[in-house]
Amino acid sequence: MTAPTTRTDPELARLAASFERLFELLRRLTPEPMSLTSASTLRRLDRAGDHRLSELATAEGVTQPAMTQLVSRLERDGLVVRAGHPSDGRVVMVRITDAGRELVHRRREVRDLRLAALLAELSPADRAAVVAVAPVLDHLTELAKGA
Amino acid sequence: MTAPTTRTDPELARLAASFERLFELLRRLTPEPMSLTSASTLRRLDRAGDHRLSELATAEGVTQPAMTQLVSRLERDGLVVRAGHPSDGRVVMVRITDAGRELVHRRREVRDLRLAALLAELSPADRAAVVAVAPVLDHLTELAKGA
DNA sequence: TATTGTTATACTCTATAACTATA
DNA sequence: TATAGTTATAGAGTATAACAATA
Repeated sequence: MTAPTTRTDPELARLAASFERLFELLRRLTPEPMSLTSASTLRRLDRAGDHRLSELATAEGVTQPAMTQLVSRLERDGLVVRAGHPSDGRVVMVRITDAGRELVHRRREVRDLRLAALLAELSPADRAAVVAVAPVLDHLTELAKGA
Repeated sequence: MTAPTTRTDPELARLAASFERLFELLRRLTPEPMSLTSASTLRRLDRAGDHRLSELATAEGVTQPAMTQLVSRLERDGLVVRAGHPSDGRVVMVRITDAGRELVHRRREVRDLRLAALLAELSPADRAAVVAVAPVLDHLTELAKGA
């Protein structure tokens, strides 16, 4: 018998466990049940403008048929519209509507307010530490994209 | 026209956006696609032992029928077993199997290794800042439970 | 009668395979 | 022939309503 395969650094395991709990917290912090992909797609359209349907599928990591259905549901709910492409008849351009934008902004606002309420209960020093670590977390997520 | 309703502190919005991206990162960091509820349920059974089916439903925030089905799928896949209750014939106790435990541990190990690889690319100061913030994040998630 | 769990039904969300329309 | 998108089909995962078994 050999030692257990990979023994990860306990400091790392501690951080990973903290992240795991934070993950659960964030999962419950945003209101109005909506799939992660739906919410992410709407945010993308709000942030970066119109996209081809196939671009959305690739960006969100789902198949083209899955995105076809997602866009159909969003369109049925009045959150996006399908528009043709001027020079290529095969292409479907997806555009967010005013209602879609409002939904994105409202969800973000509620989430921010809830997070603010939690942060308000931390000590000033702890709050400062969390706020200060934001750029580092961004760096971490940027690194992950490259990997 | 009045000003936009609630204007949240930009520092807070920044942190919330960082958390949002971290959420996406963590979601993609763990291997073998498995629903958040399935993974969370298995982790709970691994960590805190046997549970009644109804306890699991409440703890995971899903309905009893949804948990009935989830447990059935986990049982079919050999990750949990249903056991009777010694003194109350209505109760179904759910127990994780060795295979279920192995799955939980393997997923955690892979996630830790991937996280370690990312952290290794940070500067020592940034890495220290992230590690140092772990207890504060735990405090934050504890506060959320009370709310 | 109340509690615990399951079954019935319906909808979202995802995948793979087959198809249509345009280039 | 290749590309963009849809339709067909199947399964996971969720809900509410109705039911069965036990307390």
